[in-house]
Amino acid sequence: MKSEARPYHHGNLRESLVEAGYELARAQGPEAVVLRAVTRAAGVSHNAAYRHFADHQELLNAVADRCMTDLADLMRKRTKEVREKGTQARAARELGAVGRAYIEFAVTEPGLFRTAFATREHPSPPDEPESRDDAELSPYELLSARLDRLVEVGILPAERRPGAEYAAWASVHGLSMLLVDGPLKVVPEAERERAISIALEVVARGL
Amino acid sequence: MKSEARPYHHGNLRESLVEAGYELARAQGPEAVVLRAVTRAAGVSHNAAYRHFADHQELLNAVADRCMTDLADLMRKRTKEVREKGTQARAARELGAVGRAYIEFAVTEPGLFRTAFATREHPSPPDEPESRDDAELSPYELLSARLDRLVEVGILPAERRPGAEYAAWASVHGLSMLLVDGPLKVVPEAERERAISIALEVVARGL
DNA sequence: TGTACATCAGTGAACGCGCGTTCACTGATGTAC
DNA sequence: TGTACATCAGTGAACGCGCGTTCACTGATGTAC
Repeated sequence: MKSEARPYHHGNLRESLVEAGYELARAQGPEAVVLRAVTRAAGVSHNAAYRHFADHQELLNAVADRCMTDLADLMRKRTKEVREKGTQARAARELGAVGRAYIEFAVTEPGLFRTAFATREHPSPPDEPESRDDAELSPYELLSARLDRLVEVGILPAERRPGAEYAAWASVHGLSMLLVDGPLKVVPEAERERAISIALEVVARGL
Repeated sequence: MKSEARPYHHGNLRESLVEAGYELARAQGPEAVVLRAVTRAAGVSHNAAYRHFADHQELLNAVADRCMTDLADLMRKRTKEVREKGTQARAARELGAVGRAYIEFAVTEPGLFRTAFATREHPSPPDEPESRDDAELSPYELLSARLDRLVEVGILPAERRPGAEYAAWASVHGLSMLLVDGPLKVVPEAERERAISIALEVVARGL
């Protein structure tokens, strides 16, 4: 084992800080990922953070990245859980699973969700998907992959494929926002479920 | 005229404060609607605000209300601009106009848009639409009205009407968020336009 | 193996800042007689 | 019309707070000879 329990000099502070920030984000959203609070939670003096991050923004970005990865992980997990033999039906279900996972994440982990999409000071351009390992794909790329699959199995006409992710993504993201932060936050659970089902259904039909 | 130019005792400070907050929101988003900044902009000492608002949150809510009204106004305006004789085609166009206006507002006035949806401390429950004047309808209610119209003219089967606003709203709101704050902010203009067209088209077809 | 020294990780005190809010006040306006 | 007084709107100084960041430091670790 490389890093034992607290190898002194604290070990891997960087990771501990991200972890601490992540927990703050989970509990209270991105605004709570405050440099001093993070270092406090990690049991370290506040300037120690500057040994690992240029400034507060860089720390926040690292936490946001982790949240985004979490979201992608849930999407992958839910996709793999799909049980369905028929090729076409399976592809359709997988797209639904991806969308549902997105919303599930937003609803069950609103703090992480909001942090994942917290405004970045210097947003990195959306990376061009060069044949990468599935485990590295972003939420957006996972969605794209499901849509590609829909074309492969012949459910989605190829000429309707371009731009389809915009429609799907917008719908799912919008629903999440309305549920987490917006007006749908205060409506009863049953109604929320209905909203989710209907919105997903409409998008599926629309594609 | 009731209130002349600066009736001394400053006149209607409340309105001036909301106006000042509105301008700050327009330029820099809801975070900029800070009590001291608002009073400063209104040319008044900061505690003067407490004569008109219980606290900062109440002031922010007032500004947010105004932003929301602005959005509704644009939606109404764009709806009225629709030129189309055919009853059905017109109803369809009007729904599109409502959606496009929403996105237009988000893109051209991101600060106001974000402020309109800024988290409220005590969100008022979505009001039940009792026969109210059109000029008072909220964005959500305007959307609902367009969908009702779709049923009236026979484009949308009545059994698909319930919950349809969730699908439409989510799509349009999500697209706005992605364009304003999210990953679509950094993609080229042409691509953004494509995303808008496709998403609206898919929702229309899905309904 | 032992010593000298550079490097690296974390400390503690201090900075200046803008915030929301409270306090005791002042000056203008409106009302009663 | 004139005076006394209550009410209302805005002032100015002060509060305590937590923030991000900088500074000069200390103590542990790694490397050369």
